[in-house]
Amino acid sequence: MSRKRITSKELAELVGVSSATISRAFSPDARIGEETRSRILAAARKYGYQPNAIARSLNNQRSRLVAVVVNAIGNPCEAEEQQLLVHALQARQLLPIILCCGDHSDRLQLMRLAATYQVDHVVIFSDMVSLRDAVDIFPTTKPIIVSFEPLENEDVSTIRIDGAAAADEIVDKLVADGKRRFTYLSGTSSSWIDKLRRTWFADALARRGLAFVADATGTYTYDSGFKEAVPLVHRSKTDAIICGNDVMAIGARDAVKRVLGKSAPEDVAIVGQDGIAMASWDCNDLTTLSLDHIAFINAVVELIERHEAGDDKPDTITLTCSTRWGATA
Amino acid sequence: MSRKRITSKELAELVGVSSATISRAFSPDARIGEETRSRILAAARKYGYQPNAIARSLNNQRSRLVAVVVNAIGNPCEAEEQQLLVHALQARQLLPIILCCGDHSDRLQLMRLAATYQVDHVVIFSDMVSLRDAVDIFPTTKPIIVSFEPLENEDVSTIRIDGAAAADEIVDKLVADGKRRFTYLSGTSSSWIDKLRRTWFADALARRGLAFVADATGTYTYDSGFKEAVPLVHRSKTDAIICGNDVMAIGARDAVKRVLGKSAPEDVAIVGQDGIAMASWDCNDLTTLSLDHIAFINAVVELIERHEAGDDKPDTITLTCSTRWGATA
DNA sequence: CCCGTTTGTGCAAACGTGTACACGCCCGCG
DNA sequence: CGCGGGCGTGTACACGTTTGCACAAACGGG
Repeated sequence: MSRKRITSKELAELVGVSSATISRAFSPDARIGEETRSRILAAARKYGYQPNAIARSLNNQRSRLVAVVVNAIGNPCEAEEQQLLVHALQARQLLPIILCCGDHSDRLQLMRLAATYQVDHVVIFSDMVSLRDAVDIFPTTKPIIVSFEPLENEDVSTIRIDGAAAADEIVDKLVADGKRRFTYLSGTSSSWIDKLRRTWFADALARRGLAFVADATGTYTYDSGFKEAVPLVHRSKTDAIICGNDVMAIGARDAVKRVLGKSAPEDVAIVGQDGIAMASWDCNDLTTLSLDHIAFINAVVELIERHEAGDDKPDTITLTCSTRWGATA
Repeated sequence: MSRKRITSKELAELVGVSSATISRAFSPDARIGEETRSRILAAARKYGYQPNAIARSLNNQRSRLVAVVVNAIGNPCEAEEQQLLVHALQARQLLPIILCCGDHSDRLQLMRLAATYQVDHVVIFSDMVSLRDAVDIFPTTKPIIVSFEPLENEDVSTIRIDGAAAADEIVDKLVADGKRRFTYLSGTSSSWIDKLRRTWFADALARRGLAFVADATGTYTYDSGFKEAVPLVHRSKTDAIICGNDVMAIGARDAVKRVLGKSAPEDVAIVGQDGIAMASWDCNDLTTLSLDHIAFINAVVELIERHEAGDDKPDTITLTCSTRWGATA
């Protein structure tokens, strides 16, 4: 029922020690008498004292805050990863500050705001922010860039995703099934990752003397997948749509079935990317170029731990994608 | 390229003023010469100075951090709301700290950790934490409880959800369609919200002289919806399953169709709750008791703004649910 | 010309910790 | 008995801001 939070000096008064001793009682490896410590901890519990993390951060120069830059929270693929990351951070007593760099918000200003909070680590999932901006907004904490445009000369840690082999497998199967008129439904025009993903498939096609016969651009959402698929099938007579993510693939499949009255994969094969849980639901059963989200976040966490231990040497971890076969291709 | 962040005293040295003047240059309504301010801002840009928010928070007693307690990030319903809330907070220069109170993490300890950061506001979406715990972990910042068990004597702001009327509409239609053997598939046994939702439908049934013929409990996930639906249909011969959320409803529908070889809604009607975007996808087209997520978050934001303005008077906002009709009922 | 008011700036004290340093004490060894 | 050393604790400063107070200069009206 106490309105005001009690401070270490006040607790010291109550226990009859100095505030320094209070502090020592809360750091596990400090020189302090065992009896004193337990007396302090008991009093702390009684009066509801907890050390002020803001003050500690100011003193320590370590905030134990982590800025996590994402495009959106609703997007299922990102959501799965965010969930895993947040749990991993919490288990290490780190608190995540989510920066949602949607279209509406000013990305740079948002990151600058977070930077003033002296975050210990920065994890950038969004590739809407440029590497240059990231490093000069967070000059002191080297950001961890997640599958970003490779700029060799900048010394930041990155995680690369390699889907070339999986894309090759998928194209192999589709070609064997007689597909020839491939199209690519991208999720955004401005993202480097999106271009990279397309490249995996484009290369696989090129190896067989094929190329995309048409392209379309959506917004990584179900609705955009649905809408963009229609002209692709109509105009370019595509018989295989490679989608930038799973959600768009589901939208595209629905459009193919309901609006166009065709079947998948017989008339038009649909391929997704990400390997989100929803893709394997019975009603979707998507063929998708999938990423091991656990391994992915484990990699991020490993970089954070290394960083936490004071190792500033940047590193790059590469993960390869696998294929999940479903009913749509 | 500067490794260390520059401090206000150092910048003061460079400009030839005192550190107090630096501070004033950054607060819009402070007494400071216009020429001095612009000189300081120019230097700040040049040397990359930004006021340290941690130090400011310590001085101000206001951190501009908001603890957001959620059950999970992956869950689509929560994700949509989180997305809206995070955007609203960011627009007000508030930073969200997400506390993910999944099954694995120690909820209380996590909340205590966040409390040490002196968060300005607390928004509790999860009903896995008790009101008592919430108020004594955050004694100084009154939490905003989102649709929580109504404890009249505690003075916290809450947002109530009322779905009685919508449930009545839905039951009305189902009974008219000849359904009699209703079952309820809940998402968890321990949540008060879950019980409340069931009550809406139970009351509507009672008004027509009916009652649930069986109950099952899942985990708010697709898989659990899928798994739990099977015995419900088999053993209790249900012809209408009311599900605790939309994701479970989709799982239940898939089970009814694929595993049991029945059709929805002809053999078994399926009803969801939440009204997530996915529910209206063409492949789902769920009938669901839906909540206006925009209005919901607007209510939360209004409470936060009132709180931010120093108004500590607790308030309760009630929102009523509507019905979204789909192909499953 | 004088005095009251405004304007711009510096000084110093908070805010609540962590921790280096110093100091007193007790123990044990020579 | 003297002395070195470990142990437990207090004192004081630093962390980087904000802000009340003081003060000098400029200014304007009588």
